[in-house]
Amino acid sequence: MADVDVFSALANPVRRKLLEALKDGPRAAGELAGDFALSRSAVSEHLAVLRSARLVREEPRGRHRYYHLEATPLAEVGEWLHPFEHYWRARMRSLRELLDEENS
Amino acid sequence: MADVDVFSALANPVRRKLLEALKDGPRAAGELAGDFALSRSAVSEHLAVLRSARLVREEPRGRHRYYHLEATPLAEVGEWLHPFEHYWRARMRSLRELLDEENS
DNA sequence: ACCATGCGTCGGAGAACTCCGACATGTCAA
DNA sequence: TTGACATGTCGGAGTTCTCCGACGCATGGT
Repeated sequence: MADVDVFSALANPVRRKLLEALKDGPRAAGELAGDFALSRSAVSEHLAVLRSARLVREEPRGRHRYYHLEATPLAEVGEWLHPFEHYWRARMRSLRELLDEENS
Repeated sequence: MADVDVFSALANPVRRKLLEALKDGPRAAGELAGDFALSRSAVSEHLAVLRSARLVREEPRGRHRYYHLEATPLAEVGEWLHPFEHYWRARMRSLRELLDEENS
């Protein structure tokens, strides 16, 4: 599969959930598939996308295949996001001030 | 247009560039379109996606339409990302340590 | 050696995305 | 009022996404 960029990989909610599920440690592919109302092959394809975005690593072990989270590429998203953080924080601050006024 | 979630809105590089271009202040639609090797209508459709994700606001002014950045929905991305930050920072730390060893 | 299990991949269907040129609408300027 | 300009929207073409069932290939157990 051609390389997938991180942003596209995160665009799908199933893939985001997969990454969340891997935060607590590696899990086998079939076990992960059990969490979704999807066919096993669909989940396998989502894992392939995450693999090609280097967001997970696979470790074959016996007849299972354990997937590990590889969070490093997420740093790119964090870096893209960072210059915007100031804007939404300012927004929230003024919203909070507005609410404080009303409640006083 | 049906509501678009923030992650999907960010999946497209043109839309990310549009948001970046709006950081320094509002710009007119046609002016924004000039930055891309794309037809005007394509850019207009990307702006519509950003609108339906509430990432931009339009202000009609004369025969121009100024687009403003509305960064608030990006906070959702930041919040999703935050629990992962620890992982990639740990990764980078150990990478740095490895390089320090080699250079000493 | 055999068979069940775990999993990736393939072929195909349907939906969604991306782009374009053409058209419609509203605004300013003469 | 007329014409030029700024912009959104529509119809359609080509591409990509998402999903499924079927199949193939290892591995591990009997």
